[in-house]
Amino acid sequence: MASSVPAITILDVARVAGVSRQTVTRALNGLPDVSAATRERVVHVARQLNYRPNRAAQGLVRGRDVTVGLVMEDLRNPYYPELASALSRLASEQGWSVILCDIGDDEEKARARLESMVHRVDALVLTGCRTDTVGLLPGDALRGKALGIPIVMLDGSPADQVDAVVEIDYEAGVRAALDHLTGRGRRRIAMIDSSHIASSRRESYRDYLREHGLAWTGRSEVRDDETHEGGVRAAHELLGRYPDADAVLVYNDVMAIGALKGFARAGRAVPDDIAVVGTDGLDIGTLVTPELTSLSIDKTALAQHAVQLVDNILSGRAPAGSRERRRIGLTLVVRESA
Amino acid sequence: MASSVPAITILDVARVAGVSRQTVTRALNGLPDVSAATRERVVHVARQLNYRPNRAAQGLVRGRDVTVGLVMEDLRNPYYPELASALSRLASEQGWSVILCDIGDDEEKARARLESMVHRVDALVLTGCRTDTVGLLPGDALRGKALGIPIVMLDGSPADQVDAVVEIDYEAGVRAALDHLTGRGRRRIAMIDSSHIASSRRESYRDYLREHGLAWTGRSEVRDDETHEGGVRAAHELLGRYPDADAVLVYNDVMAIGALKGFARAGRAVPDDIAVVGTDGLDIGTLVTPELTSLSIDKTALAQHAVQLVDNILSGRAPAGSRERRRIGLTLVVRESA
DNA sequence: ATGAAAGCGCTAACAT
DNA sequence: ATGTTAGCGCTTTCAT
Repeated sequence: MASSVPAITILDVARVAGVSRQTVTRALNGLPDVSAATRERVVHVARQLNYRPNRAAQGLVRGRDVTVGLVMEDLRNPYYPELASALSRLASEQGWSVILCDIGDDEEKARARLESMVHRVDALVLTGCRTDTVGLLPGDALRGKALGIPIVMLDGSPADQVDAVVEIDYEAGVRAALDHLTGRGRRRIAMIDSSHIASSRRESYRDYLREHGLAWTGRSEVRDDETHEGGVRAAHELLGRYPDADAVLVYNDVMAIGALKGFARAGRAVPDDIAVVGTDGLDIGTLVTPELTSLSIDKTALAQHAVQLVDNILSGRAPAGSRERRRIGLTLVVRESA
Repeated sequence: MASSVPAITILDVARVAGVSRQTVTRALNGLPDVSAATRERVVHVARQLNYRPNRAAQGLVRGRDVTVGLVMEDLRNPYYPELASALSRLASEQGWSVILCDIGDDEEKARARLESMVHRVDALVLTGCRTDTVGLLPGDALRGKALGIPIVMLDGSPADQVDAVVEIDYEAGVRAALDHLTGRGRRRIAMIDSSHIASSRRESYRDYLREHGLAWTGRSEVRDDETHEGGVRAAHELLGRYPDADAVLVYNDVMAIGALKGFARAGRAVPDDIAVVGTDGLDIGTLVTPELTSLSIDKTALAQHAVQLVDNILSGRAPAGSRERRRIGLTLVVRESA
């Protein structure tokens, strides 16, 4: 934040200490060629004045550094920490740093947060954008206006107005999950989906059932919020609508864990009565009982793509307007719930 | 990261576009007083050259902004995202931004990450430092050397060599938890503790039992890693050592959820056979069945203190060397497990 | 051991 | 509508 009162600068310290500013630099940075006495006096004055070196000025001299902003809806949703952790680690290996932007669900606050973050970063990584996050960005951040900063979207679609996307290939993953279920004798497979997002997973699910001659009715699918509570509700609704379902594929792990709870409360045993497969492969899937079988997204791979895409754009390796796309697949992690 | 090849600057764009650098600024920043034709040409050249404005230079002109670094051991441990989310939101309200530093368990990497982060931030917030994180910081970051940057430690002790700490008052919390358990008729109360950290919680637990004439033996206490697996193991060990325990107070929620799993596997019903109280009050406590009763830390309050402490130091409001201390208490959140 | 001068890349103020 | 001059706060030569 720009401060109102002019801050103490190195010149103030120099003046008060009665030395030149280079001497202050030397004293404060532990460089040679300062007498012990002078150094001590300078340090004392600097502390006295509460001097704080201006990072921007230091950075200007030192040379460029890269900072990327990670934008997500709510870090408390357990998907994001896993991604943020991976991104933070990979970024640090490039010498980059990552600024967090937890936009939350209040649109005005989200706009304000994005606005203030945009001019502190060299690129943006967007993830989990159910609301139109791109639309919340200040106008001048977008490529359209003039320059804008590079924006990479994870789990995005090529249609998104950003500079690069990583798409997640649910199709093959859904098939693997359903193969697994049918391989274990499940035939009446339901799906719990998000009520907010038009997921391609549903299409893949329907296609698979049709191709394999498995039962599908409108009552095979239940939709609710992509939250734990949504999952609990969906499980109950499913039990009412499709009582003899013997398996269910769930939109994400958070909902799936909710479903686990819903089934437990209804006295249904998982996986004996009904098998549950989540999506995302979150660590928390191992905390619950039974442990959650899940279609796992490799967050490190996702973060790796994000870093590479940003790097390609910043370095100019990606031709301007190339809108590079990457795809990553899912891996079925079989634990206990299916 | 300092780049090796000199980057494109505004002067390069100006030269190629055949205008002054001021015109480039105007064209690129959407300022008035540029002809449409010139603007278009400048934007074109800038894109062609892959020009990226230098943030440090922009920041130098604009004035000071505050960035704090949040240092933690592993963002995938569910305690940290809750704190990081709160800190990120509160910081943004001050116009500050937060850089993540997920140090991990490799000491060398941790040092490198901290080293590269330190000169990008105005202050450090340390949390959950089981290893001596302060010791991993580059020498010149510490107050001792010369200036150093302000360091605030959360859940720290006044003995830590940092500029300010927020202490967590477990004493009263532990008593509240034990009051709750005894109020529900529990008499044989065990404790699952961390094997790595000397926690004051254990003392409070022992004191309470003694004061209330409740049974305590060496076998009432089990220690293990502060992880989910540690909790699972601890539960089993406890069952062997103290088979008729009817309640257990656990070091943190991650372990407590592990204990829930351990008890479930051993066929013990929670809370009927044994009540479980965790510590931290994490959101994930609501995901498991039964939902976890827990001594909750108010992460927003914690983050609020962090912001205030940093602010006090940066603004000079806190006298130099004042080593300000804050304390926050715990609240028992009663859910299903006890 | 210390100081003076130059310059990092940008924007704001003042010309023209 | 465009260019010129200054200056943000710091570090890095280069003097002395």
